[in-house]
Amino acid sequence: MFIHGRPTATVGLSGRHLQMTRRIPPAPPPPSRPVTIHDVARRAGVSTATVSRAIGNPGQVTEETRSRVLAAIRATGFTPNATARNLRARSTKTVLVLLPGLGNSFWNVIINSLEDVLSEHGYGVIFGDTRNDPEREAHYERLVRSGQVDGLLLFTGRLPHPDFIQLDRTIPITLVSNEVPGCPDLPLIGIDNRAAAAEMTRYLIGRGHRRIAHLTGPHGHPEAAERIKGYRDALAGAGIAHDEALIWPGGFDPASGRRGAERFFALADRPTAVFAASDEGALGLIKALKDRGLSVPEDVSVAGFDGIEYSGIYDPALTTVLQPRSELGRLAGENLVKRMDRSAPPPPPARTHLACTLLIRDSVGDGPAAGRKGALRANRRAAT
Amino acid sequence: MFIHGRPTATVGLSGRHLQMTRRIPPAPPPPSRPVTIHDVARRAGVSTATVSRAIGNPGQVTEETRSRVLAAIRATGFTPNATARNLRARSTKTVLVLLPGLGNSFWNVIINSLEDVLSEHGYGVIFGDTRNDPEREAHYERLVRSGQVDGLLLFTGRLPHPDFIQLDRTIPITLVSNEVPGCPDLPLIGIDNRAAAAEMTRYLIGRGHRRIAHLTGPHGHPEAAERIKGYRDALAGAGIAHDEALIWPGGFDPASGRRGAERFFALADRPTAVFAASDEGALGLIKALKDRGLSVPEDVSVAGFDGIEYSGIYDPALTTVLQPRSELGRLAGENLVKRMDRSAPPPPPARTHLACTLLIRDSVGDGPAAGRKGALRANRRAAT
DNA sequence: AGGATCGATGTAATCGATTACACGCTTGAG
DNA sequence: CTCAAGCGTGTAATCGATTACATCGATCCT
Repeated sequence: MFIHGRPTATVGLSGRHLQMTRRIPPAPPPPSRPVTIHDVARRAGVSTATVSRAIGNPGQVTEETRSRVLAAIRATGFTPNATARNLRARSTKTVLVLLPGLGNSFWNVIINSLEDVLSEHGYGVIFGDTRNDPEREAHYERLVRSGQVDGLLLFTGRLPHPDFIQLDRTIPITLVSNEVPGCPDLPLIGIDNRAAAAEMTRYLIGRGHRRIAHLTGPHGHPEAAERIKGYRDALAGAGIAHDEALIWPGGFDPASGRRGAERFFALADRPTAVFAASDEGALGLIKALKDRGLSVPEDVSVAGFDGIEYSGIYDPALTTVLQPRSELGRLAGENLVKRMDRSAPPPPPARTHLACTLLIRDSVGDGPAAGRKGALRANRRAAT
Repeated sequence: MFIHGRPTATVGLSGRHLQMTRRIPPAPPPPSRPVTIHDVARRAGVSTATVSRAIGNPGQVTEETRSRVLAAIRATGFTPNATARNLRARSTKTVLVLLPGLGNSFWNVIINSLEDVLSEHGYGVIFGDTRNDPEREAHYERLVRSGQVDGLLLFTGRLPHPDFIQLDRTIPITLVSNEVPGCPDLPLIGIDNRAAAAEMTRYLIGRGHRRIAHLTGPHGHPEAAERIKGYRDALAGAGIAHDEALIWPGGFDPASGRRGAERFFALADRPTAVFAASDEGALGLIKALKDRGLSVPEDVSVAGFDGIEYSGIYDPALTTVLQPRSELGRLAGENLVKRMDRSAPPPPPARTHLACTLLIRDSVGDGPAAGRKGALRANRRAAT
């Protein structure tokens, strides 16, 4: 791969011309002070209280004054200042969603269903990208502590600060996907990583694989740790000896898949299948294997985890664990909404673990033990 | 592909137990009213004004009172209420970034560099996902009109409302990537789509292709339209007759690539190369071609546009147009920061068009005219 | 008819911070 | 010794909306 670069064009200039033509009319209305409720009140010949009521409590004002106020609002182009309103209401009707990285397509569906639920209940949503960077986390902590949001959805699996948890007394926090160490009494909506990983591993065993490697997620990541456990559960359940050399430290990115491939080629006794803890890792791994002349699934089988969109258009289409992302988002949103409702008593902080489904596609083939009695038995067990 | 589903587990119950143990201590401090500047003032034995000054204008208070105030702040755990502060300051030091869809990995790099620049200048960033849905757009319009943000970065190429532009007199707006129809005097940071598309098309011609199809972006999308123009420019420049049957309506998603493949197979006189207006479309197209038994680039060449991460780990690695995403984000951020600075005169609303680079990888092979004199000439021209 | 009631509206307090202005004390110059 | 300047601090206005309470008529009941 090389970069074939040629500057096609650089900076346009048309703006300068436009700017000059725009300066000629001597500033129609000057940087006009934004229109407030007082302007509307004056114009409609009522008090500000009446204007406020006409907007928020129709029924408390005559139909006649109301229409007069609405006309004044339309004429002036008034929009209530949300900051003032929030100050008075001590609430912003806004939820902050903290993610470890916004650009990842894994969030796509979750974000959408999340937003649907929250906006249905009248909440706005803003997203924050922490990149697991303490400075960034501190920035968002300030956003929360300073009362800018009414609730917090935490996807990151980490808190900016050990004391952050005390916020739970200020605003509700709901964890999504990731446990946060040391916070057992925050509600969590996640998946059953261990069971899902075990199921995929059993599927691989059922296809006749006996030497199965696991490309893990990031070190210290709670979900990744659960997936490792599930992988081990399944191996142990099938009576397959554990081989530490088949556990490859990875991450949730394609580069970690490439590193996994290096491990693969370095082994004398290579695995016949690799179960990756993320689709991104799996795809990076497949690419690296193919680059070295192997084919998937003929030479090696590879399975992933997550079910991102790209895994379906890869060649081969990736066999993977499909996370119920839409439901995850919906439940997380509903949970938070309930806890933000100050009128009702808060529901108990339950931990919800959703089931995943296997998405069998084309990246896993039969292993050396396929067709044997043991394989069939394992297969049947996996499909129960 | 079929779904091999088995409910591994459903809902955990540990929460109920936790809840019960948690209820026993009789609510240590009741839902304590958040601590305000008055609490700090009282504790430090000074006025609220002094507290405020101790925080914001050190130097205006004695070192001794200052430390006393800081001690009181630490003791009470005080964090200034940002809503009140914003109300008074008539500014929130926050920027809203509106995207047509957050989950797309194309935004990854842009978002990061954007955030870096803005936070360097003391601005927070919040993201909004419009999905090109008028209702959602209206929601964010309210956010802007109600003074919740100081500036707006618009990636969506559309305005919620024709009058939205008047906001330009309220808060600065900077367009990124996409022109908005009818808004010639908003500054824009984008790329030179036409030149880049022409360059890629010339590269295909240079590799000996003569029948080149173009899988377009979404109908009506300004950048996609420019890319079509560039494609046509290059064909015309090489004296290749235009064939309307080779322009396939697409989108920025893999599904549109599949539809493109259907067009491909429906043609009697098939193209030898396809230039897609997006990587996502290109990948979807390749997958569909391979599913029908063709190989890329041996049977057909495919080129993309954007340079998303996945294009590099695909098999074959995609030859594509690399957008300078990091620079795009940085310039957009800097432009907006300058315009939000009320002390300096606003810079003229220029339109900046950055150059892209070709990323030559493995998805384009030689066409039937390769090696011929004309091909060489075209090739040389493309590489100038 | 007189007083209670109710409905529509205005007045003013309030949310929590910032900041213009006033005040009092210290200090230095004349 | 007096007055101005300067510094540190407090008082109160302010940002823009919401809302408790007061007010004023009109209506209704006995």
